[in-house]
Amino acid sequence: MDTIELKPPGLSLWRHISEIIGGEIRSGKIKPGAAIPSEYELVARFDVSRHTVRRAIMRLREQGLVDVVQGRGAFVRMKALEYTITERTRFAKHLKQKGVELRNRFLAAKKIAASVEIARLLRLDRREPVWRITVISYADEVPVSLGCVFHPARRFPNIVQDRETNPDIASVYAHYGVEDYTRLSTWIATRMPTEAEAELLQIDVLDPVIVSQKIDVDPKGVPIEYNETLFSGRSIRLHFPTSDLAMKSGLPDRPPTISRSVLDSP
Amino acid sequence: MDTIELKPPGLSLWRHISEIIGGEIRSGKIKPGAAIPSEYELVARFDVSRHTVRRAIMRLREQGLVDVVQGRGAFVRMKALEYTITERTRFAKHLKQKGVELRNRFLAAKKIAASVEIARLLRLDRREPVWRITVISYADEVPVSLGCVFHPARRFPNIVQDRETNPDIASVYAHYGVEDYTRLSTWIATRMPTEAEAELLQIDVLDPVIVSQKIDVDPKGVPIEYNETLFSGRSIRLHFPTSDLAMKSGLPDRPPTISRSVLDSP
DNA sequence: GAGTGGTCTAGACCACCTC
DNA sequence: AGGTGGTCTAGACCACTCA
Repeated sequence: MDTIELKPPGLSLWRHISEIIGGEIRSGKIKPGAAIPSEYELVARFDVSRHTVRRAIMRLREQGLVDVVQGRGAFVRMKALEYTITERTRFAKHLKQKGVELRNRFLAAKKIAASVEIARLLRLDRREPVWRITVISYADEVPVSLGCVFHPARRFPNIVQDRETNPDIASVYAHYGVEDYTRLSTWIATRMPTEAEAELLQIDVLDPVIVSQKIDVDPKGVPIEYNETLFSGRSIRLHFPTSDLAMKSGLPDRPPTISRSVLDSP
Repeated sequence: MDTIELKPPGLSLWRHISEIIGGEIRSGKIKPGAAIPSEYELVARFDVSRHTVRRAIMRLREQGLVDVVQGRGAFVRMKALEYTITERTRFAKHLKQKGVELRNRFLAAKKIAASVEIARLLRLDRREPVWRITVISYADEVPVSLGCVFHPARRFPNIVQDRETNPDIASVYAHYGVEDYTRLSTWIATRMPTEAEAELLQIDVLDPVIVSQKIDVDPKGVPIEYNETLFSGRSIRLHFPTSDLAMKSGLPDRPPTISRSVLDSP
């Protein structure tokens, strides 16, 4: 009712409203966890139709500023507890120190015939058997990743049970005579989750996820695992230290904060 | 008018419509680059209001299936030419072989006083001068990254002009007596772009971007550069090879394709 | 039951692109 | 000029949450 007259020309109403509320969130006028005004209140305040208000709120969702819950309201998103993921074992140890428990759950495990793609990555023949395990992992009951692991099934016939009972992968491999293993390569991309993925990760379909694809090989360079994992983008950071140097020189105590825009002034 | 009766109960109309059109896109019935039916045609076909059709199209946008252009229509997104980025120099060389030209453009360069954050990362004192350069880079006129680079200004007084005239960073550093430099650490995250960023990268505001933050150090471990770069998420893949091993063992000829969902059956 | 967001309609006018 | 998407209104009913 008040601010609307100051609307810059050329800016649509819903954008303007979204920027006003967004501003109130960023300035801390509406605090994390608190509800923004209800749709009807905003209709009254700005004297616009409900559709316009809803469009504005949709933008706030797109920007990751609010979470909307039917029947309750729209709430300012809590600052994500940000997990920085380095190497698996180190990650678990690091979290344990902070009192965070990491837990894996196998959603599915199936022996399938290698597709052209999987055969190429694991250097198998087409249609050779591979284990396909779908895993979701939680840190303190919060889902952090959802992935899918492939192992050559002839070489690792019981790896599903082995991994399920023994979280230490190195020792599982040792049991098969693989004394050591290393990362051959990692690819990182990003995309939007499907609705099923978003539900499992307990995120909004409008939240981006990180896709990590990696291949581990034995000391002879033979692939033993291909892994495609999704990380909840807003709460996870992947970290690639250049190890020996990081030891010598010392990493920053905390990872850099992510700026809201790389174009911002300071 | 036809398919609507088969709508699964509990699924909203717009979701249903979006899935039908999405299916036609994925099945190839509507080809990349082609327009989907206009809003009015869809209104007639499904016998719903235009608002409902628009909501369905919005979802297709969110999923990255279509690009919408005012006054023209909604078009099935072309398969993104995917760039895999490894190391800068290697990246440029690799692209050049493929006949792709990589070009950098400086959007801004300014000497500023280090913020607490930048001082921490570059191990400077607060308010020491640093150069802040905003860079956009193009591969064949297509924007691929947008970033912001910080250098200690006392140590590298003319680095802006140096870098602008000489694309080979190693030789620029050599000019300042830095014979070699290495990556101390890299952090990877993802978020949604701001509208300004989306415009510069020529992407939709609904397309996620990869945020890469890295610190380079000289042989003594002293930071010489902090870099925060955004990559257009849908067309860029970052690659972290475990170098020596990759040489010995041989990487796959192509990076793994990214599955549409990690939950998909095969 | 009161209050919240989710879906859907029917219509209007505007901005932009193409011919 | 005619077709496309973009914005906005005024209303209706439904689904969910919480006291």
